[in-house]
Amino acid sequence: MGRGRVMLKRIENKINRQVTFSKRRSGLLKKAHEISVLCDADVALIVFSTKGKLCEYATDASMERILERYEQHSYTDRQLTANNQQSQGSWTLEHAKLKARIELLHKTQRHFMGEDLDSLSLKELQNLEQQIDTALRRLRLRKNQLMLESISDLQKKDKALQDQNNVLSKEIKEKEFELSQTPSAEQQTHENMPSFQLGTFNLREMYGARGDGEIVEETRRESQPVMPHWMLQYMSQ
Amino acid sequence: MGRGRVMLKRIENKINRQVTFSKRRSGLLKKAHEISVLCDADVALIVFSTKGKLCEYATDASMERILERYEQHSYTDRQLTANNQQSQGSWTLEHAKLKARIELLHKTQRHFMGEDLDSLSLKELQNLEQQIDTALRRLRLRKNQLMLESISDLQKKDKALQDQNNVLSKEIKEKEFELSQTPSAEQQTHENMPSFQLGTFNLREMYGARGDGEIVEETRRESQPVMPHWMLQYMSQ
DNA sequence: AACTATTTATAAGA
DNA sequence: TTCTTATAAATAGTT
Repeated sequence: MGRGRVMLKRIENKINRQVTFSKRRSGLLKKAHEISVLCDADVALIVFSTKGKLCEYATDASMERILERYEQHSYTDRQLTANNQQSQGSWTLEHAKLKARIELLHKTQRHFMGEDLDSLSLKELQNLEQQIDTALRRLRLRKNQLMLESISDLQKKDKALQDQNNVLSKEIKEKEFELSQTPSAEQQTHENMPSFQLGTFNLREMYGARGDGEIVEETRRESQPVMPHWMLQYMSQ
Repeated sequence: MGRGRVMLKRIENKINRQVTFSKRRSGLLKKAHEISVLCDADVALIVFSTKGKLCEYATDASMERILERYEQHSYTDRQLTANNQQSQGSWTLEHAKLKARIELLHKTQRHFMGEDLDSLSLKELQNLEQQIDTALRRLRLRKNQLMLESISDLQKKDKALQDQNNVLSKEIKEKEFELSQTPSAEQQTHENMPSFQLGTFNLREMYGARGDGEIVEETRRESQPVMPHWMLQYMSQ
């Protein structure tokens, strides 16, 4: 619905994607609300944009209640195992402990996300920095590994397709030859045969890179060559 | 969209409502999937029909992960409302939830520390990388701020000490002069008076830098000049 | 489930 | 972001 038909495929242009997101988000919310009212259904809808911005809708029963209801449908196992443990125990204490632990974890997590840093001393910051730095290095190592695997797979696939292509081409030539020996038939062309794009592939799409060209910070300034020479950076890490 | 305009109001005819629900539900799911693919968004959709039948959609990151992510956004609210509910009981459920949350936080934390990365997809790694990168930038900003404050304080202190030093020196000179007018007394020296090292201070010690000389990565290769000109880098951040 | 006449949603352009 | 408009899609009512 719109001036052009649209393929169900990630929109590569960043601006376009953002605009479409905005429009469709409101459309989706509207529809969610409509089915909720018209059909008396409980609906919960959570949408995170690429940038991580949250947008939610929930029937008046409230998100909280719907998610609880949902969890009751799917997390029955957890409840059962927990039920067995409850027989003994000073519940209140246990409960308080768990909560304290959660709070602590949550605080640490905020620190790891670069939030709430005012409560840290210089030395603590220094330690945290080193930790995060290490994490980033490990993460990039792993990412590199995954990417290389992907590339390897794709290259195999590429090879297979090329082979197949060759076989097909040969077959066609033979057919053409046979036809040329039979003057009554018209010369056939094969314009409608799909052509394979071999030897190149779209890395951005493969890896879900964002449209602004950022894959890793270090490459942001340069334009991307067709072959991923920037991966060399990762190989040495 | 249909043969007649429709009022946004519960459909009273039961059959009609059921049919419309079925149609619109598939429409809604389709739209949710479309925005997810087209705009690279994470979507979670939960629908309960009037009869309580559950129907769900979630972007490939899986429902569980999206809900986790959602809960992290609205964590504080949830905890408060949860506190209010606990009086009525369902302790077991509450307890199980707390445990699940702790587990989740642990897992996330490991990810932030660059551990247990094998369970993440390339896209998730990409997101995490960006998050960590942002965190690191924020952290360094804060660290820089603290350092600059420290420097400012120390410079003030330095100034004060210098002034005091001058005053003391002057006093001593006066005393010496007086003594020189009184030949009976011996000439006094003040070898044991502590001397102030002014105009220079040890930054490494002040800031708890590690022994390997790393304060920030960028300065690792250069030897440190006495005055911290490298801080100019931070000032422009 | 299908079929359409209509209403809606929305892609593209400004 | 918001508006406009041509067009694609969704769907209400019907078979």
